[in-house]
Amino acid sequence: MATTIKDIAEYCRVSVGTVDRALNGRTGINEKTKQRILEAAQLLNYHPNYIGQSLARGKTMTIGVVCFDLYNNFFPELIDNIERLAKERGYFIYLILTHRDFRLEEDGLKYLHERLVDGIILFPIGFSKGYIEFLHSLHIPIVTIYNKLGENDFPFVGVDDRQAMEDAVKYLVDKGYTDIAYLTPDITGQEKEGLNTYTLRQRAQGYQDGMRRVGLKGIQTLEKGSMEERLERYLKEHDFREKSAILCLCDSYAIKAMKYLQQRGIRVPEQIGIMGYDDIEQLNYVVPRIATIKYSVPRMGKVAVDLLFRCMEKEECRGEYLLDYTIIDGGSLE
Amino acid sequence: MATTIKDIAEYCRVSVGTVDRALNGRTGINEKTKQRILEAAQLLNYHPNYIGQSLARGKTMTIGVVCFDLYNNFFPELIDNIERLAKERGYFIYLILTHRDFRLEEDGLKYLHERLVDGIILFPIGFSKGYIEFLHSLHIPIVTIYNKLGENDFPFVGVDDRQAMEDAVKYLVDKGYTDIAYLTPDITGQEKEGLNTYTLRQRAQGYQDGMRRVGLKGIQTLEKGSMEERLERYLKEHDFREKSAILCLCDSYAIKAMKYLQQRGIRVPEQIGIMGYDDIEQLNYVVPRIATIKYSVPRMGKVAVDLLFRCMEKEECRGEYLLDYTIIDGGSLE
DNA sequence: TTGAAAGCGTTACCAC
DNA sequence: GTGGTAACGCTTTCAA
Repeated sequence: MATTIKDIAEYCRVSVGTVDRALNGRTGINEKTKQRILEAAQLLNYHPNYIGQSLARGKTMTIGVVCFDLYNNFFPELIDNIERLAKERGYFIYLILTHRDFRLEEDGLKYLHERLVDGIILFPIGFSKGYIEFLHSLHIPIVTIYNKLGENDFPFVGVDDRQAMEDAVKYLVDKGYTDIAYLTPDITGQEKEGLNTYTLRQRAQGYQDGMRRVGLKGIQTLEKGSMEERLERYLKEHDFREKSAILCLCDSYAIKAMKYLQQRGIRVPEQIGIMGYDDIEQLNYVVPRIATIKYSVPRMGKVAVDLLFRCMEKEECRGEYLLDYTIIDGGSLE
Repeated sequence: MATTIKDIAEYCRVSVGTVDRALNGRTGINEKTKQRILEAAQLLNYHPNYIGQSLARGKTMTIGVVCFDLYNNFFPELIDNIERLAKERGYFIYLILTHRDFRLEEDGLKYLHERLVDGIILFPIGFSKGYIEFLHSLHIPIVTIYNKLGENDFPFVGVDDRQAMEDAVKYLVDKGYTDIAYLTPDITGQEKEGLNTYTLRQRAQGYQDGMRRVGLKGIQTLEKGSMEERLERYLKEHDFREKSAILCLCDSYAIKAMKYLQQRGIRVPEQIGIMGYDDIEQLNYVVPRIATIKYSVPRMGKVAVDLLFRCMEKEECRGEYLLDYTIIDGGSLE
């Protein structure tokens, strides 16, 4: 159906090798025959067949992106950037969503392997020893993002979440808060399910370190039960004599928590302060604006893509690449 | 490096044809040799090479998704569904974002063609005759979504936006609104830039049809200038003696408009009603909740994918597939 | 400067 | 049931 180099070769009465030389700007070809071939290609509406090329060259010019989902809009923004940067280098993106299902993640990675992608950007949900071995066994350059895997087994791009949360605690203390609780998903529960909780742990650790550093004793980690139960328990134990705040794992948690508190008639920030993490777009629609920690998602995409391409060129490639962050104040604190 | 069927053939002292029969469950093979081969495959850690398969079979088991961007979170949700459904059928997704740049769209489609994708789901931004011809020339099954292209040139999945907006006007009138304006991007301006404005036009048409149908004369289409200028002009011309509402092209417009009006000290819904379209998630974070028109995005994804696969099986495939919608009330109307 | 042929990994057809 | 081989479209190497 479609025109091939063989068609061009016959049309021009040359060999396919010569056609290849013309088409790919290789040396060792007469300028006139080259022009003749290029014109014929145009005339016959030739388009290279990437499958053939891939097979012959052993490169697919494709990278796989394996991600939880697209609902937290941190991911779409990141993928948007990754796609753009990869395209600039002539690479295509296979998008695989795992929905935090370990089976889907492993299957997806196997398929990427079979399809011979040249590299993978992975938001890992697995974390076991066996899983890491499996990843190594693929022999494909992998850059991890968001969650870390093992001990520098794969290059990692992220934020120093521990330090950021520690800074957040200090920030709250500077504002006069002396009673600071931390709202997080059930970390140990998720680990029992075999999920990677690297980021979750880092952030929780940062909270605890921060509390210790500033000399506050009342570490309160709201971790078990539904969001409502956790906040209910919190409210029961509080008379708000001290200046109180809830530091949240991420903005979407912060938004939900604030909504719930407001419905219960608690005023933010007058009775309680709220602080999130990530600076997601939804914050713009919430009143009061929630204080948060911001980092550059486009920059994260760029670092990840640059890193992956470096890995694809050289053999060896490791290390942690941590981005800057800044604290953003908001009406949710006073 | 990796094990091939040839390796297995040598290991088992059979031909590659036999290995192929075993691996792909084809008939005409002795059960015992089959088992022997399967075990060897396992032992040698064989994984099929999709590039080789694609070349031989003439199918890549890949579909391309060409979309504006991922910022309006209608798209991520849709793509999430498309990815899941395609995966269930063993297909992979090439994701291409065009950022509403016509060049990027055309390039992306060319590349998908060279990579021999089996089908394309396209959110088109082009609309010219030449563009449609170009799409036909690719000889790839294409399903359009969001924007329509030509006159039934390609199957289309969407919502009957015209009817929905007409219904929205009726809905407002039933609520007692007699002064209804319509807020939209600059349609003719976008067309001059060569952009596809099918959906924009349908919705604006629905507004006008609705106004006529209910016998309201005051058609006010707020279309030119920045959002602020448009609303400023609107406010200048209004004394709010009549019960007034602004119907908006989409929710993100509605949110922005409401924010601006609120900042200007106008009360929603007391002084003016607001209504949007799409039921995006951000509506949950806005006070008051904005009335809107809702349709099922997962269903849209399913219809599109099913349709594409039908197109990929048969030769011929056209038609319009319109989804149901419902009007959702909200505190932005009284 | 050009041609011929092997090779990439798989499928499919035709003999045996 | 099985083996051999051409074919898919392209790249690359070796000879001429």
